[in-house]
Amino acid sequence: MIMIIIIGVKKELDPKLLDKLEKAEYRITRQRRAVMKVMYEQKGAHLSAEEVLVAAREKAPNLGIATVYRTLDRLASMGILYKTEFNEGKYRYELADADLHQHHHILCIGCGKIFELEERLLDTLEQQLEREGFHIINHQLKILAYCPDCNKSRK
Amino acid sequence: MIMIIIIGVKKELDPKLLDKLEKAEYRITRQRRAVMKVMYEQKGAHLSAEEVLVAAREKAPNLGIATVYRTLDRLASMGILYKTEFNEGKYRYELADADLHQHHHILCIGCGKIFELEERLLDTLEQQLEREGFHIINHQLKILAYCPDCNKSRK
DNA sequence: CCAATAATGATAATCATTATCATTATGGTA
DNA sequence: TACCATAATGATAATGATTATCATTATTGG
Ligand SMILES: [Mn+2]
Ligand SMILES: [Mn+2]
Ligand SMILES: [Zn+2]
Ligand SMILES: [Zn+2]
Repeated sequence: MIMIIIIGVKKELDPKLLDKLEKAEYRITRQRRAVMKVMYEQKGAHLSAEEVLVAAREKAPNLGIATVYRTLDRLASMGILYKTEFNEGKYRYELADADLHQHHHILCIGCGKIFELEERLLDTLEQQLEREGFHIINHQLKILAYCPDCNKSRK
Repeated sequence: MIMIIIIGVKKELDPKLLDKLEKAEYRITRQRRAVMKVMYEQKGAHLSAEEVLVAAREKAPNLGIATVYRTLDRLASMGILYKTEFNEGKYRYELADADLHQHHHILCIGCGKIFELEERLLDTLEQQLEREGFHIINHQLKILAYCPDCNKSRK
């Protein structure tokens, strides 16, 4: 079996994470806590900023969209969230996996459904997927890295 | 050697392509020809719609941005162009490789430079890249496919 | 409590993309 | 060739996502 469909599993805010954030000169405000809580509660979901806003307002009623953007982007740049673009002209955010790299996605050209995909695999992968009934049109891999120049010149 | 940096190589519009387009109930208008010409001339470049507009207006002076978008998107959906998002909130277009799948990109987190990457590789790849001086932070793979349901239900 | 600073939220501004729609170009046909 | 149906175009308005501003509020350390 290849596919991993993760459905929303409730999960409390990880105290370790909160510590980590506090150490990173990052105040745990009511608003930020609300945003993080939403991302935890909807682990596995790919949420737009607007969707996060709606959900988080239940915990922090007059939360503003600007704060949502600020919080999501900051968490993403700390590696706590993934920020991904599913060919719809906006970004979606998702709680990151515990380990380093991001898992992958299969985006159905027909219905737009998104299938979660474990990483590692890939070589024999497409054949396997075809055997399971998918019809693969294309794939895109994006590697985020520091190039040799930039890598050298950072402290 | 892994990297492939393609620099702009002049190339005429492929007559085979024009045939293909004509067969696809697609008129070869002055405007569309201008857009395609730009993409051919700048083979290897990742152009935004706006950039295509500016370049193509040299050939079709009062070309409008709407036509550029229409043309680019149509060519992309025919597989003649790639449409990719480099984490900057807009799409870029590039002449597709002759063979099926899209090549990949390494996006430097430091300077924003984009490195072209041959496909196939990938498993031992990251290690190789690290050896060559890159520092890899993350990667994202997006597979575009028909899911089993959609695949079944299309003629 | 006070001053310095960080965070917030309302709102305006920006930017990319899409929708409208009147006008123009094209291809087939009588 | 003149005519009609239809495709294509381009100016412009509309939309939608994201970012910038900035006055107000919250927090922290003294
Ligand atoms: Mn996911
Ligand atoms: Mn490329
Ligand atoms: Zn589907
Ligand atoms: Zn760099």
